[in-house]
This record gives sequence, structure tokens and C-alpha cells, in this order.
Amino acid sequence: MATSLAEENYLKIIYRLCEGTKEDISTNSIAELTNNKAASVTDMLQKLAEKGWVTYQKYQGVRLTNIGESIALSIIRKHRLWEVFLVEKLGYNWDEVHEIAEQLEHIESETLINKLDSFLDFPKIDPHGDPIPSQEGEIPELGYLHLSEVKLNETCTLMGVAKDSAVFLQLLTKLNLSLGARLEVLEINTFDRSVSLKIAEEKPIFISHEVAKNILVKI
Amino acid sequence: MATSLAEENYLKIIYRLCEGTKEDISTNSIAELTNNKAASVTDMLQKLAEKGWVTYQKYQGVRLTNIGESIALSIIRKHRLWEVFLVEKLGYNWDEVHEIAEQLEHIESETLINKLDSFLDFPKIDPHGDPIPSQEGEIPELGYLHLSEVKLNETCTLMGVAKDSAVFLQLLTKLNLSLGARLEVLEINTFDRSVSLKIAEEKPIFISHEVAKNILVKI
DNA sequence: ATTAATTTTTAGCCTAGACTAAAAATTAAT
DNA sequence: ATTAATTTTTAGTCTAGGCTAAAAATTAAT
Repeated sequence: MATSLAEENYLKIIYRLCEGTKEDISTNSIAELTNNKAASVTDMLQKLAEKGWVTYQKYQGVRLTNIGESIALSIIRKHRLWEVFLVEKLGYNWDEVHEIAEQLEHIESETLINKLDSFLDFPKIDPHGDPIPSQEGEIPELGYLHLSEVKLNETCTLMGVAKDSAVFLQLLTKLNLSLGARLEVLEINTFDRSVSLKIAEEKPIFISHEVAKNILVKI
Repeated sequence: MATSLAEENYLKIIYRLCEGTKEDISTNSIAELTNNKAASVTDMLQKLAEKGWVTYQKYQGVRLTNIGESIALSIIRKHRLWEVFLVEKLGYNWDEVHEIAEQLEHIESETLINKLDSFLDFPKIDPHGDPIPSQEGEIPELGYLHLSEVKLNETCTLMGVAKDSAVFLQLLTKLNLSLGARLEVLEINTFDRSVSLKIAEEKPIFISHEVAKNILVKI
């Protein structure tokens, strides 16, 4: 069944909200991320339920069905592959590609996305370290930790980010934190859980807990 | 001012219809190419006129203004650059790229299209030999003839096509007629104006006047 | 120069997807 | 266990961009 642009955006956002939790997703949380009003969301949830892409009970929240999830995954796959293209082939920075990929992810062509995948040499992660779902909807399990979970004096490698807003990515860039950086946790402030880090052989930097939470690393 | 997808498609089609003629364009001809009904076209023409992209007088047809033309040219530029990308980088055939480029041409990002242009090495023509407008809306003048205009016994080079429907392109491919082929006009049938051609050193082929009309060549 | 045929426009209707305001259900707080 | 606060849904409106049917203008044909 064909999906409209609006439907695809809802499914993608519901997927993101489902990821974190076992609970059903609230109308309001969807309204926030789609930048729509709750009433509009209710409307759309009823349509999506009709089409069999979500299970939805009045006042009780919403979940993706298997079909809904596979649609969401195919959009995420397209989004992330296009991001790789924009960074690797066209020379964009990692903080510049989100908006454009938001448009490109809706281009409809099965062959296109597979040819693109092959052209890019079948990347497993996008420029933010997020895994790229396979054509079958499988997500490579990367087993990353949040930097905020790493113990004192441990060393790890920066593998990705849990948030790809431009301001956050620009902050990391300014701090010289980029994919692949070797990080040593020098200090964890008990008061505010801010972290002191050594990047490779450079002099230490401080980051807030909020930043540490959104950095993904591998030990 | 922002352009919607529907508006962009109208402008593009009006541009194509204007190209051929000095006359104003009829509502019906637009309806045919957009696959809409005449009544819908009238509606849209009034909106486009409001926005200053066409000049339009009831019952008297329509023309693009300078602004309208520059919008149309930027869409055509995007369409043709994406076609080059699809063929050169992703390995599509020339008869497979139209539909996908119809979608990609609406992606909105000035930087994207210029980075793409540079990535493709600033091509002057698309995979069908059509000129690619510059960022400033200039169209490289190629001075091609229709094969149907070439005189008996003259030799020419196939530079492009005047029609890029998949069936036409597939026919050319089957006849071994591709961009750059050297063609010698062996015979022109006065009865139906069909043409006998020699391609390079191979044995002659016959094509109809209709086909010859849609092949662009350089002497 | 009328009449006939064709083209174009108007008028009114439809759907998708948004909105606001008000009603209903759920959750939290006394 | 009520009341209050919050969340969600319903009901009704709006706009973009289509549609059909009928009216008006233009063009063609006698």
C-alpha cells in the first residue's frame, strides 16, 4: 500500500519513540516531535490504524505493527544511506546533512536505494554512527555504551551520537570530538556528573553529563 | 517565495510548452501533460498568475514571466543533474532514470545541487543529450539538427534525443543507436520519409520519419 | 452571419492533513 | 473518593489541489 509523506513522517517518529520503551506511545509525545497539535495526531493515528500500520486504542496510546515497523525501517535506511552519500561523496559535514536527508528519505524507488547502497560500498553506519538497517529491516547490533556509563580511568572509542541536532554536532566538532576519537575518562564530578576527558594526547576537556549521555562509545 | 510540488510541476510543463512556440499556451495542452482536467489547470493558472510566475488572461492562454522561467530552469537543472548522477554513478540505463529524476528534482537545497554539479564534474548535457542549465539559468546552445533534416549521404554524430520516453529510448538501444554514434544517411524514402542509415561500419538499418525527427545530431 | 463545435471558466464538491475550541477520559492531588 | 489538572478525542473549520457539471467565450463551419 502506498504511503504519503505525512504518513511516513508519523511512522518514523513513532518508531523512534517506541525504540526507547516497552510502553505504548502517547499522542502528546508524537505531537511534539511532528510539530503538530494533539488533535491532528489523533486523526492520523486513526488512519494509520485503519491501514494496519499501528495498533491504537483510544486514550491508551499506540504501537507499530510489524508492517508499520518495516515501513519505518525502510525510511530510516534511506535516510541514513543518503546521509552517508552527502558526507562521503559530496563533502558535507555531519551537522549539515539532516534536513536534506529528511527530504531524500521519501524518494520512492527500491532499485535506487539498493544501487546507492552498493555505490557507497554497503556502509553499516551513517555519519553519526547510527546503524543502517538492511533491506530486510535488520539493524546491525553495535553494542555501544553511552559515554556517561563509562567508568573512571577507562579508555574508549567514540563510535556515534545519540542525538543528531546541528547544535550538538557543532559543539562536538568544536571540542574536537569526532568519530573514532580515543577518549580517556579522567574525572567524573559527583556534583553534576560532568566529565573530564583526555582526547588522544591532547590536553583534557570538560563536558556536561548531558553531552556525555549523547555520546556513544565502544570500550 | 516557496514553491509547492504541484506548482513546480506546472511551471516545468509550461516551460516545455513555451519552448516550441511564440504563442501563448493553451489550458488544454497543460491539462494533457499534467494529467489533470482543464478546470483544475485554470485554477492553478490563476494562482500562478497571483504569484507573478505567469502572465495569464482568461481564454487567452498563458506565458511564463522571467521569474517563472527561472524557477522552471532550476527544476530542469536539478532534473538533468540527477539523471547524470543516476546513469554515471549508479549505473542506470538512459531509459530508466526519468521517473526517479521526477522525484529528485523537487529536493530543495541550493548547496546540494551545486555540490552534486561539482561531484559530477560540471556536465553540460544529461544522458539524453539535453543541455543542463547553469545556476544562472543559462542553457548551453548546442546547435543540434534533427536527423530528419540531414541531407542524403551526409554523415553526422548522434548527440541527443528530442523525446525521452522509455519506449523510444529502448527502441534506440535495440537499434544500437547510442550517444556518440556516427551515422550516414544512405537513403531517404520519398513515400514515407523513412530513412536508411549506416551506423559506423555495421550493416544498414531502417528507421521511420517519426524516429528520425526525435534524434538530434551534429554534422 | 448564424449555428455548431470546441475550449475555457465558474460553481460547487471532495479528500488529505492541518487547525481551534469544547467535550470526554484519564491521572494526580488533596 | 472527590476534585483538579492533564491528556486525548470529537466536532467543526480551513487550505491546497484535485474533480464534475454547467455556463460562457472562442473558434470553426455552414
